[in-house]
Order: sequence, then structure tokens, then C-alpha cells
Amino acid sequence: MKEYVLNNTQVATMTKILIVDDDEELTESLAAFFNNHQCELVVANDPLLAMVLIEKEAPQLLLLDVMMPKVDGFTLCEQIRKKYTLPIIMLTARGKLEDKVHGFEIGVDDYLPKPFEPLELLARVQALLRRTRSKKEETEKQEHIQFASLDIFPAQQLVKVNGDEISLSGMEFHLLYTLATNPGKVYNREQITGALKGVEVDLYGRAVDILLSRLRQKLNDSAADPMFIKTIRGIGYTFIGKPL
Amino acid sequence: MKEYVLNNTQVATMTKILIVDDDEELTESLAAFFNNHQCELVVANDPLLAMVLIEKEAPQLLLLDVMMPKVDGFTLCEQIRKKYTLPIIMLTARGKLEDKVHGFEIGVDDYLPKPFEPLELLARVQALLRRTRSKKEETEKQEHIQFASLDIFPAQQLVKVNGDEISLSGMEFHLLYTLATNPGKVYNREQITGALKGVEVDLYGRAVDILLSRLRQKLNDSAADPMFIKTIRGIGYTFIGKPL
DNA sequence: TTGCAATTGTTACACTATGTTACCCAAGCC
DNA sequence: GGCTTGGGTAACATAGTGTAACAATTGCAA
Repeated sequence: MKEYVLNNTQVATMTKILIVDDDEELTESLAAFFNNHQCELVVANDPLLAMVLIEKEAPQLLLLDVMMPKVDGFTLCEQIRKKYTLPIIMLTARGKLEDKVHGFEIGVDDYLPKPFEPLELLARVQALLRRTRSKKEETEKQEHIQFASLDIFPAQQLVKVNGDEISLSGMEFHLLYTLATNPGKVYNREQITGALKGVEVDLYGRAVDILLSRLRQKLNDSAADPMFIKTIRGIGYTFIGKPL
Repeated sequence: MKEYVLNNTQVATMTKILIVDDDEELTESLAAFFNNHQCELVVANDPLLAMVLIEKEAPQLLLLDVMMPKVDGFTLCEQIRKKYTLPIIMLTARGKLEDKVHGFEIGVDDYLPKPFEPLELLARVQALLRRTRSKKEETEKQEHIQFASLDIFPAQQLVKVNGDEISLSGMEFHLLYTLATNPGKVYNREQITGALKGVEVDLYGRAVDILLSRLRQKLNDSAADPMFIKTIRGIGYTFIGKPL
């Protein structure tokens, strides 16, 4: 979304990839390799850091080792899949068929046996990102998002409820649009302020709550029995509109 | 239309896959194998048929051999990419790095060296389809968990008892959903708090019991003679609803 | 510039979801 | 039966959320 053009070279927000692997030698050399190919590689040598870093760094893709101390890669993958849909490539010395099949079943997108050529890994990463990005763009390009009684026209920043046009402020619209393009995804307050203003911090209090409250009023939605935006206590908000 | 959930992999409306490979022995055995796994495999032993069949059969995925008479797989792939975005998995005896990288560059989604296990191919096919299914198909797939008088709609976090919508708090819903997705499985209290909050420990007391008690009240279920959630003394709880 | 209106942020207080304590009862054991 | 253990749930405690009302800011027009 934030893209900067410098000297004809697109320095689009560099692709950020998280690698979870206790092999420091490997992660170090991969980091160097990926940095030379327009990718930022965030390294977690301790699997326990994985969840924290996914939340904090919001990587676009995850490289995950299977055999690690403390936590098994498969288990970690399952936990991640409960909360995130980001693409995952498993790296492993275990090339057994059952392992692979099990990996794919729990939501892995690709499976690369060690040792591998960095170039092949890069190629697979790019192929996977190509797929996940084009899908994302697919939803972003739609000029009309529709749920049960709600229509959103991004181009005109226009929203209709039951066919009646309603007037939203810029932020209200942006908030609704952000949530509605990822139904089911839970946004915390920081992510929301980040999406709305490009700033990652929200030092003060509860601007988001109030914004949301006003949005709900205009949508004729209720906090107690929501049609569109549901509160996830202790975490944030999510869009639950029923698609047509 | 019925939908079956197997190990997190939805095998719904039969998937149609096109394979382009001149090895008739291979295509024949794969066809049998895929048919046993809820996939229809359309076979083109002559690469010149590929374009025609893509148009005519509208497969959801393409398996493409590299070394074929008349037409090179790479060339064919490039031509297909000009017109279609359907996912492509390349099958090949050529395992050379440059070939793989070249393949990914021209738009291949996955690359599997021959000989391979049919099961691995199937797993990769499913993983790729999971990624590429369009938003539309996704929403059509909306699952709906149903038991005797209980309906659970995960996407909207909505529950109905005897057709009447009931209002559950976030945790109550999550708890019910967790139990109901594995009927018969006995969860102990730690597993439940783990599932609800991602934390594996529950030092303090009996939050789960109280949560469950309140959930039962709302479901109009009784602890003594449970319809949905049964207490397993000394261990935990389990869902006992009968599927429709 | 001033003034007005729309938008966004802050404060304050009511309310709700969830956790804790406490007490009672049921199940299992002697 | 009496005793012990574990579960059910009422009642209270607390932290997170909803939102009204006010304040600050922005944008625009006169």
C-alpha cells in the first residue's frame, strides 16, 4: 500500500520474510542472500519468538524449520494457522513422505528438503508470493464489495445500507473498508491506527473505539448483537458480515 | 450439497485437473489414483491438445510435463500463462537448478521431480488449490456445523438453538466451537484454556468451569443430563451432539 | 483573518465479559 | 452412613468496552 518511487526504481515496501530456524549458520547466510535479492529476512533462531515476530513484523511469508529444540515445527505451524493465513514454506532434513503429507495437511504451502539451493528457495518464495499477492489484489480491485445489506464502493468512497446511501467520514470509511476486505481477520487497535494513518503507535487512548462506535451507529449496527463488526475482547475487532 | 472435512482439507465439489504428459502409463495410473481422491483427472497425452482442453474443460489446475515430443513444456507453459492464470505444477525428470528457477520465473507454481509419490503430488495439488481458490468459491464453501438442534456459523460467530439465534460472548463461542469441531474428543481444562487463549497454563482456578456453566445456561443445556456438553469427571469436557 | 461546520480526539461514566471466591451438592470410596 | 474429591453455580471483583458529551483540530468560506 505504501509505495515509494525513487529514480525509477520501485522501493516498494521491501518484501519481509520471517525465518524460524535454530541453525544460526544457515539463517545468517540466507539473510545475506535474501538481502541481495530485495527481501528483508527477519530471523528467529528461537521458535518461541515466532508468534511474537509474526505479530510485530507482519511478514509476508514464513520459512519454518521442522526440527528445532523446544518446539516442533509442525506444532508451531498448526498454532500459527489458527490465527494467520500467511504463506508458509517448511524447510527440513526429514524428507519422508508422511512428513510432507502431514505438513501439507496442516496448512503448509511448500516443503523444501534440506540441504537446498538458496536460489531454489528464492524461486519458490517468489512463486508463492506471486500467488498470494494476486489473490489479495483480486479483492482489492473489486469496485464493489457486497455483504448482506451492505454495499461498499471503494472508488467513490460510498457506502449503502439496505440500498440507502450513508455518509461516512474519511476515517470511518477507511476503517470499514479495511475490516471488510478481510472478513474474519481480527485487527488489534494498533493495526487499525496503523492502517488508517500509517503510524504504528497509538500512545493515547481509545480513538479507535470511538471511531468504531460512531461507524456502528451510522451502519445501524449494535455492539451487543453485531451484524457487521464484532468486538473481540482483549484483542480488537473483526468483520463478520455475511457474504451475499 | 454435502461437504466433507478431512484433516482440515476440504474435499468438496469435485476438482478437475488437467495433466499434459506423453507417458501414458503414468497418466493412466495417476488418473486412477486421483479419481480415488475426489479429483477428476483429464488426460492429454499430446501436448498440442493442452490449449484446447484448458478451454473446453476449464480445469482448476494443470500438471505439466517438461520433456515431451513436439512441444517443450516450458514453451507451452509460457503460452498458457499469456492467457490463463490457472495454477501449474511442473513434473519433470530434469531436476537441474536452472530448470527449476526458469520454471518458476515463467509462472510455474510448483515443481516436482520425477519419479514422485502420487500422494505427495496430491498433497501439493491440494495445498496449491487451497491458495488459489477464489474468494467467491471460498464464500460458497462457507461451512455450517450442524447438530440436532444446534447450528454453528463460524464466519459470523453465530449460534442458533432450535432456529433461534442466541448471543454468546467471544469466549463462550470459541469454547463451543472448539468442542463441537471434535465431537467425542475429551478436552481437559488446560487444553481448553490453551485453545481459547493460546497459553498453555492455567495457574488459577476454575475459569473454564464457570465459562462452561454459563455456556450451558445459554444453550439451555443441563450439566446433569447434557444434550451437548458432557462432563467427564476427573478429566474435563466433551461434546456429544449428534450430527444431523 | 474570523467564523462556522465537520471531523477527530479526550474525558468520564455506564455497562459487559471474564475471573475469583465461596458454598453447596453429587459421585466415588471406606 | 461418613468422608473425600471434584464439579455447578451464585455472588462478587475487575478489567475491557460502549458511548455521551465535551474539546481540539481541520477545512473551508466569507
